[in-house]
Amino acid sequence: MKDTVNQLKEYLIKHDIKPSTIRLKILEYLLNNPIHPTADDIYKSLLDQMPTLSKTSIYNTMDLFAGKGVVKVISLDEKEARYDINTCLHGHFKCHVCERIYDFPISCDIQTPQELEGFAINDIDINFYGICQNCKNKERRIWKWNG
Amino acid sequence: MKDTVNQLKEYLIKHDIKPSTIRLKILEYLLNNPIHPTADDIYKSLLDQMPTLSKTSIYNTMDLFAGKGVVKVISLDEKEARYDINTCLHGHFKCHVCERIYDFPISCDIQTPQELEGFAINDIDINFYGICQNCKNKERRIWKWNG
DNA sequence: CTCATATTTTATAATAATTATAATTTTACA
DNA sequence: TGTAAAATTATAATTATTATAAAATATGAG
Repeated sequence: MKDTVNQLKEYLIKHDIKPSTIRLKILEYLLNNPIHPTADDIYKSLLDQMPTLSKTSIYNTMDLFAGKGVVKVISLDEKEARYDINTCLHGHFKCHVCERIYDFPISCDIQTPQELEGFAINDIDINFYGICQNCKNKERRIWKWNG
Repeated sequence: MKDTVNQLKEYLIKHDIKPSTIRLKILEYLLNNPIHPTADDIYKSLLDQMPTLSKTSIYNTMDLFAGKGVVKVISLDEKEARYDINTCLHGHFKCHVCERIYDFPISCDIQTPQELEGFAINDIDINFYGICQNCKNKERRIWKWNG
Protein backbone atom coordinates (compact mmCIF):
# COMPACT_ATOMS: atom_id res chain seq x y z
CA MET A 1 0.00 0.00 0.00
CA LYS A 2 2.61 2.48 1.08
CA ASP A 3 4.84 1.23 -1.70
CA THR A 4 2.16 2.10 -4.22
CA VAL A 5 1.90 5.61 -2.85
CA ASN A 6 5.65 5.97 -3.08
CA GLN A 7 5.57 4.77 -6.67
CA LEU A 8 2.89 7.33 -7.45
CA LYS A 9 4.93 10.04 -5.77
CA GLU A 10 7.99 9.15 -7.77
CA TYR A 11 5.91 9.13 -10.93
CA LEU A 12 4.82 12.71 -10.27
CA ILE A 13 8.27 13.87 -9.26
CA LYS A 14 9.70 12.32 -12.39
CA HIS A 15 7.23 14.49 -14.30
CA ASP A 16 8.31 17.60 -12.39
CA ILE A 17 5.14 17.77 -10.28
CA LYS A 18 5.16 18.21 -6.52
CA PRO A 19 3.06 15.43 -5.00
CA SER A 20 0.01 16.40 -2.97
CA THR A 21 -2.91 14.38 -1.67
CA ILE A 22 -5.21 15.48 -4.47
CA ARG A 23 -2.64 14.93 -7.17
CA LEU A 24 -1.84 11.45 -5.89
CA LYS A 25 -5.50 10.50 -5.62
CA ILE A 26 -6.22 11.74 -9.12
CA LEU A 27 -3.18 9.95 -10.53
CA GLU A 28 -4.19 6.76 -8.76
CA TYR A 29 -7.72 7.08 -10.10
CA LEU A 30 -6.48 7.62 -13.64
CA LEU A 31 -4.17 4.62 -13.50
CA ASN A 32 -6.88 2.36 -12.08
CA ASN A 33 -9.59 3.67 -14.41
CA PRO A 34 -8.12 4.05 -17.87
CA ILE A 35 -11.56 4.88 -19.28
CA HIS A 36 -10.80 8.38 -20.58
CA PRO A 37 -12.78 10.08 -17.81
CA THR A 38 -14.16 13.61 -17.93
CA ALA A 39 -13.37 16.13 -15.18
CA ASP A 40 -16.78 15.38 -13.75
CA ASP A 41 -16.16 11.62 -13.75
CA ILE A 42 -13.00 12.15 -11.74
CA TYR A 43 -14.67 14.62 -9.40
CA LYS A 44 -17.65 12.36 -8.65
CA SER A 45 -15.43 9.33 -8.11
CA LEU A 46 -13.16 11.02 -5.59
CA LEU A 47 -15.80 13.00 -3.73
CA ASP A 48 -16.58 10.36 -1.10
CA GLN A 49 -12.88 9.90 -0.31
CA MET A 50 -12.27 13.66 -0.19
CA PRO A 51 -15.47 15.45 0.78
CA THR A 52 -13.98 18.94 0.50
CA LEU A 53 -12.75 18.37 -3.04
CA SER A 54 -13.69 21.09 -5.50
CA LYS A 55 -14.23 20.89 -9.22
CA THR A 56 -11.73 23.71 -9.72
CA SER A 57 -9.03 21.50 -8.20
CA ILE A 58 -9.77 18.83 -10.77
CA TYR A 59 -9.41 21.34 -13.58
CA ASN A 60 -6.24 22.81 -12.07
CA THR A 61 -4.70 19.39 -11.60
CA MET A 62 -5.63 18.20 -15.06
CA ASP A 63 -4.18 21.34 -16.62
CA LEU A 64 -0.99 20.73 -14.67
CA PHE A 65 -0.91 17.06 -15.64
CA ALA A 66 -1.52 17.90 -19.29
CA GLY A 67 1.22 20.54 -19.28
CA LYS A 68 3.70 18.10 -17.75
CA GLY A 69 2.76 15.27 -20.09
CA VAL A 70 1.12 13.02 -17.51
CA VAL A 71 -2.16 12.99 -19.43
CA LYS A 72 -3.31 13.81 -22.90
CA VAL A 73 -6.49 15.81 -23.35
CA ILE A 74 -8.76 14.17 -25.87
CA SER A 75 -11.49 15.96 -27.81
CA LEU A 76 -14.22 13.78 -29.19
CA ASP A 77 -17.57 14.81 -30.65
CA GLU A 78 -18.84 15.97 -27.28
CA LYS A 79 -18.43 19.16 -25.33
CA GLU A 80 -16.55 17.85 -22.34
CA ALA A 81 -12.84 17.23 -22.47
CA ARG A 82 -11.59 13.77 -21.54
CA TYR A 83 -8.23 12.78 -20.08
CA ASP A 84 -6.11 9.87 -21.17
CA ILE A 85 -3.38 8.53 -18.91
CA ASN A 86 -1.92 6.74 -21.92
CA THR A 87 0.03 9.45 -23.70
CA CYS A 88 1.56 7.23 -26.34
CA LEU A 89 0.22 7.53 -29.87
CA HIS A 90 -2.94 5.49 -30.28
CA GLY A 91 -6.40 5.86 -31.76
CA HIS A 92 -9.81 6.11 -30.12
CA PHE A 93 -13.08 4.55 -31.12
CA LYS A 94 -16.26 5.94 -29.60
CA CYS A 95 -19.39 3.81 -29.72
CA HIS A 96 -22.40 6.07 -30.09
CA VAL A 97 -24.67 3.47 -28.49
CA CYS A 98 -22.88 2.65 -25.20
CA GLU A 99 -20.65 5.77 -25.34
CA ARG A 100 -17.66 3.64 -24.39
CA ILE A 101 -14.29 4.69 -25.76
CA TYR A 102 -11.94 1.99 -27.02
CA ASP A 103 -8.23 2.34 -27.69
CA PHE A 104 -6.56 0.87 -30.70
CA PRO A 105 -2.94 0.92 -31.86
CA ILE A 106 -1.83 2.95 -34.83
CA SER A 107 0.73 1.63 -37.25
CA CYS A 108 3.84 3.64 -36.54
CA ASP A 109 4.54 4.36 -40.19
CA ILE A 110 2.33 7.41 -40.46
CA GLN A 111 4.14 9.42 -43.07
CA THR A 112 3.64 13.15 -43.33
CA PRO A 113 1.30 13.92 -46.20
CA GLN A 114 2.96 15.94 -48.97
CA GLU A 115 0.57 18.82 -48.26
CA LEU A 116 2.11 19.17 -44.79
CA GLU A 117 5.71 19.20 -46.01
CA GLY A 118 7.53 21.78 -43.91
CA PHE A 119 4.90 21.76 -41.18
CA ALA A 120 5.89 20.84 -37.63
CA ILE A 121 3.53 18.14 -36.39
CA ASN A 122 3.45 18.01 -32.60
CA ASP A 123 0.37 15.97 -31.99
CA ILE A 124 -1.95 13.55 -33.74
CA ASP A 125 -5.55 12.67 -32.92
CA ILE A 126 -7.24 9.77 -34.64
CA ASN A 127 -10.85 9.19 -33.70
CA PHE A 128 -13.24 6.66 -35.13
CA TYR A 129 -16.98 6.69 -34.45
CA GLY A 130 -19.53 3.96 -34.87
CA ILE A 131 -21.01 0.98 -33.05
CA CYS A 132 -18.88 -1.43 -31.08
CA GLN A 133 -19.17 -5.18 -31.42
CA ASN A 134 -20.99 -5.51 -28.09
CA CYS A 135 -23.73 -3.13 -29.09
CA LYS A 136 -23.97 -4.58 -32.58
CA ASN A 137 -24.58 -8.02 -31.08
CA LYS A 138 -27.27 -6.63 -28.80
CA GLU A 139 -29.00 -4.97 -31.72
CA ARG A 140 -28.99 -8.22 -33.66
CA ARG A 141 -30.61 -9.95 -30.71
CA ILE A 142 -33.35 -7.33 -30.56
CA TRP A 143 -34.12 -7.75 -34.24
CA LYS A 144 -34.53 -11.49 -33.61
CA TRP A 145 -36.90 -10.91 -30.71
CA ASN A 146 -38.98 -8.54 -32.75
CA GLY A 147 -39.22 -11.18 -35.45
CA MET B 1 -26.28 35.51 -60.29
CA LYS B 2 -29.74 34.02 -60.46
CA ASP B 3 -28.24 30.88 -61.92
CA THR B 4 -26.04 30.55 -58.88
CA VAL B 5 -29.03 30.87 -56.57
CA ASN B 6 -30.82 28.20 -58.54
CA GLN B 7 -27.82 25.94 -58.29
CA LEU B 8 -27.76 26.46 -54.55
CA LYS B 9 -31.48 25.73 -54.36
CA GLU B 10 -31.06 22.51 -56.27
CA TYR B 11 -28.15 21.54 -54.06
CA LEU B 12 -30.35 21.87 -50.98
CA ILE B 13 -33.31 20.11 -52.58
CA LYS B 14 -31.04 17.27 -53.63
CA HIS B 15 -30.12 16.95 -49.95
CA ASP B 16 -33.78 16.91 -48.93
CA ILE B 17 -33.75 20.43 -47.51
CA LYS B 18 -36.36 23.07 -48.34
CA PRO B 19 -34.54 26.18 -49.52
CA SER B 20 -35.02 29.39 -47.56
CA THR B 21 -33.20 32.68 -47.62
CA ILE B 22 -31.14 31.88 -44.56
CA ARG B 23 -30.27 28.39 -45.72
CA LEU B 24 -29.20 29.64 -49.13
CA LYS B 25 -27.08 32.42 -47.65
CA ILE B 26 -25.40 30.03 -45.23
CA LEU B 27 -24.76 27.48 -47.97
CA GLU B 28 -23.34 30.21 -50.20
CA TYR B 29 -21.13 31.41 -47.36
CA LEU B 30 -19.86 27.91 -46.68
CA LEU B 31 -19.04 27.26 -50.32
CA ASN B 32 -17.24 30.59 -50.71
CA ASN B 33 -15.42 30.32 -47.37
CA PRO B 34 -14.18 26.77 -46.94
CA ILE B 35 -12.31 27.76 -43.80
CA HIS B 36 -14.11 25.46 -41.34
CA PRO B 37 -16.01 28.33 -39.70
CA THR B 38 -17.60 28.26 -36.28
CA ALA B 39 -21.27 29.12 -35.77
CA ASP B 40 -20.12 32.54 -34.65
CA ASP B 41 -17.97 33.07 -37.75
CA ILE B 42 -20.99 32.37 -39.94
CA TYR B 43 -23.25 34.56 -37.84
CA LYS B 44 -20.92 37.56 -37.87
CA SER B 45 -20.29 37.27 -41.59
CA LEU B 46 -23.97 37.23 -42.52
CA LEU B 47 -25.17 39.80 -40.03
CA ASP B 48 -24.75 42.85 -42.26
CA GLN B 49 -26.61 41.17 -45.12
CA MET B 50 -29.38 39.96 -42.80
CA PRO B 51 -29.66 42.27 -39.82
CA THR B 52 -32.43 40.27 -38.12
CA LEU B 53 -30.44 37.05 -38.23
CA SER B 54 -30.26 35.19 -34.93
CA LYS B 55 -27.59 32.86 -33.62
CA THR B 56 -30.24 30.24 -32.96
CA SER B 57 -30.98 30.14 -36.68
CA ILE B 58 -27.36 29.39 -37.39
CA TYR B 59 -27.40 26.50 -34.94
CA ASN B 60 -30.71 25.21 -36.29
CA THR B 61 -29.49 25.39 -39.86
CA MET B 62 -26.17 23.76 -39.12
CA ASP B 63 -27.90 20.92 -37.26
CA LEU B 64 -30.16 20.45 -40.25
CA PHE B 65 -27.23 20.58 -42.68
CA ALA B 66 -25.24 18.11 -40.60
CA GLY B 67 -28.19 15.72 -40.39
CA LYS B 68 -28.68 15.84 -44.14
CA GLY B 69 -25.00 15.42 -44.90
CA VAL B 70 -24.38 18.91 -46.28
CA VAL B 71 -21.70 19.64 -43.71
CA LYS B 72 -19.55 17.64 -41.33
CA VAL B 73 -19.13 18.86 -37.78
CA ILE B 74 -15.49 18.90 -36.79
CA SER B 75 -14.20 18.82 -33.22
CA LEU B 76 -10.72 20.11 -32.70
CA ASP B 77 -8.98 20.96 -29.43
CA GLU B 78 -11.25 23.93 -28.82
CA LYS B 79 -14.69 24.25 -27.37
CA GLU B 80 -16.54 25.55 -30.38
CA ALA B 81 -17.72 23.23 -33.11
CA ARG B 82 -16.63 23.95 -36.66
CA TYR B 83 -18.40 23.09 -39.88
CA ASP B 84 -16.82 21.66 -42.98
CA ILE B 85 -18.59 21.89 -46.34
CA ASN B 86 -16.22 19.21 -47.60
CA THR B 87 -17.74 16.00 -46.32
CA CYS B 88 -15.34 13.64 -48.07
CA LEU B 89 -12.75 11.88 -45.94
CA HIS B 90 -9.76 14.13 -45.33
CA GLY B 91 -7.53 15.18 -42.47
CA HIS B 92 -7.18 18.50 -40.66
CA PHE B 93 -4.08 20.26 -39.47
CA LYS B 94 -4.48 23.09 -36.96
CA CYS B 95 -1.64 25.53 -36.52
CA HIS B 96 -1.50 26.63 -32.93
CA VAL B 97 0.19 29.90 -33.90
CA CYS B 98 -2.10 31.33 -36.60
CA GLU B 99 -5.03 29.03 -35.67
CA ARG B 100 -5.61 28.31 -39.34
CA ILE B 101 -6.93 24.87 -40.25
CA TYR B 102 -5.48 23.13 -43.27
CA ASP B 103 -6.96 20.17 -45.12
CA PHE B 104 -4.90 17.27 -46.29
CA PRO B 105 -5.83 14.09 -48.14
CA ILE B 106 -5.79 10.71 -46.46
CA SER B 107 -4.58 7.66 -48.26
CA CYS B 108 -7.72 5.67 -48.94
CA ASP B 109 -6.24 2.40 -47.75
CA ILE B 110 -7.05 2.88 -44.07
CA GLN B 111 -7.56 -0.67 -42.96
CA THR B 112 -9.59 -1.47 -39.88
CA PRO B 113 -7.24 -2.22 -37.00
CA GLN B 114 -7.57 -5.79 -35.72
CA GLU B 115 -8.79 -4.45 -32.39
CA LEU B 116 -11.87 -3.02 -34.12
CA GLU B 117 -12.74 -6.22 -35.96
CA GLY B 118 -16.52 -6.52 -35.86
CA PHE B 119 -17.02 -2.84 -35.07
CA ALA B 120 -19.08 -0.67 -37.42
CA ILE B 121 -17.05 2.41 -38.30
CA ASN B 122 -19.27 5.23 -39.50
CA ASP B 123 -16.96 8.16 -39.26
CA ILE B 124 -13.27 8.98 -39.04
CA ASP B 125 -11.60 12.12 -37.72
CA ILE B 126 -7.90 12.66 -38.23
CA ASN B 127 -6.48 15.81 -36.71
CA PHE B 128 -2.88 16.94 -36.62
CA TYR B 129 -1.65 19.83 -34.50
CA GLY B 130 1.53 21.85 -34.76
CA ILE B 131 2.98 24.86 -36.56
CA CYS B 132 2.36 25.50 -40.24
CA GLN B 133 5.13 26.38 -42.66
CA ASN B 134 4.08 30.03 -42.79
CA CYS B 135 4.41 30.49 -39.06
CA LYS B 136 7.62 28.48 -38.91
CA ASN B 137 9.16 30.80 -41.48
CA LYS B 138 8.05 33.85 -39.52
CA GLU B 139 9.58 32.43 -36.36
CA ARG B 140 12.87 31.85 -38.13
CA ARG B 141 12.84 35.45 -39.32
CA ILE B 142 12.29 36.70 -35.78
CA TRP B 143 15.23 34.68 -34.53
CA LYS B 144 17.40 36.34 -37.15
CA TRP B 145 16.24 39.81 -36.16
CA ASN B 146 16.93 39.11 -32.56
CA GLY B 147 20.44 38.08 -33.48
C1' DC C 1 -57.23 35.70 -53.77
C1' DT C 2 -57.77 34.72 -48.75
C1' DC C 3 -57.75 32.44 -44.68
C1' DA C 4 -55.98 28.55 -41.89
C1' DT C 5 -52.14 25.79 -41.01
C1' DA C 6 -47.48 24.34 -41.09
C1' DT C 7 -42.86 25.80 -41.26
C1' DT C 8 -39.20 28.87 -40.35
C1' DT C 9 -37.11 32.34 -37.79
C1' DT C 10 -36.42 35.01 -33.80
C1' DA C 11 -36.19 36.59 -28.90
C1' DT C 12 -35.48 35.06 -24.55
C1' DA C 13 -34.15 32.25 -21.02
C1' DA C 14 -31.84 27.98 -19.34
C1' DT C 15 -27.97 24.74 -19.14
C1' DA C 16 -23.48 23.10 -18.73
C1' DA C 17 -18.44 23.14 -19.15
C1' DT C 18 -14.82 25.86 -18.16
C1' DT C 19 -12.16 29.83 -16.43
C1' DA C 20 -11.19 33.83 -13.40
C1' DT C 21 -10.70 35.77 -8.95
C1' DA C 22 -9.89 36.07 -4.50
C1' DA C 23 -10.06 33.93 0.05
C1' DT C 24 -8.57 30.14 2.85
C1' DT C 25 -5.90 26.29 4.03
C1' DT C 26 -1.78 23.71 3.86
C1' DT C 27 3.12 23.14 3.23
C1' DA C 28 7.96 24.20 3.51
C1' DC C 29 11.69 25.99 5.59
C1' DA C 30 14.37 29.94 7.85
C1' DT D 1 7.52 28.51 15.56
C1' DG D 2 6.43 32.07 12.44
C1' DT D 3 6.24 33.50 7.74
C1' DA D 4 6.16 33.19 2.84
C1' DA D 5 4.92 30.31 -0.97
C1' DA D 6 2.03 26.95 -2.85
C1' DA D 7 -2.20 24.42 -3.09
C1' DT D 8 -7.00 24.18 -2.52
C1' DT D 9 -11.51 25.95 -2.23
C1' DA D 10 -15.69 28.95 -2.72
C1' DT D 11 -17.72 31.97 -5.58
C1' DA D 12 -18.76 34.35 -9.52
C1' DA D 13 -18.13 35.11 -14.54
C1' DT D 14 -17.84 33.51 -19.23
C1' DT D 15 -19.07 31.09 -23.26
C1' DA D 16 -21.07 27.71 -26.38
C1' DT D 17 -25.09 25.51 -26.92
C1' DT D 18 -29.94 24.08 -26.25
C1' DA D 19 -34.83 24.72 -24.92
C1' DT D 20 -39.02 27.18 -25.23
C1' DA D 21 -42.32 29.87 -26.87
C1' DA D 22 -43.62 33.88 -29.65
C1' DA D 23 -43.53 36.14 -34.15
C1' DA D 24 -42.99 36.04 -39.01
C1' DT D 25 -43.27 33.75 -43.27
C1' DA D 26 -44.60 30.35 -46.62
C1' DT D 27 -48.01 27.00 -48.36
C1' DG D 28 -52.13 25.11 -50.01
C1' DA D 29 -57.31 24.34 -49.93
C1' DG D 30 -61.38 26.42 -50.92
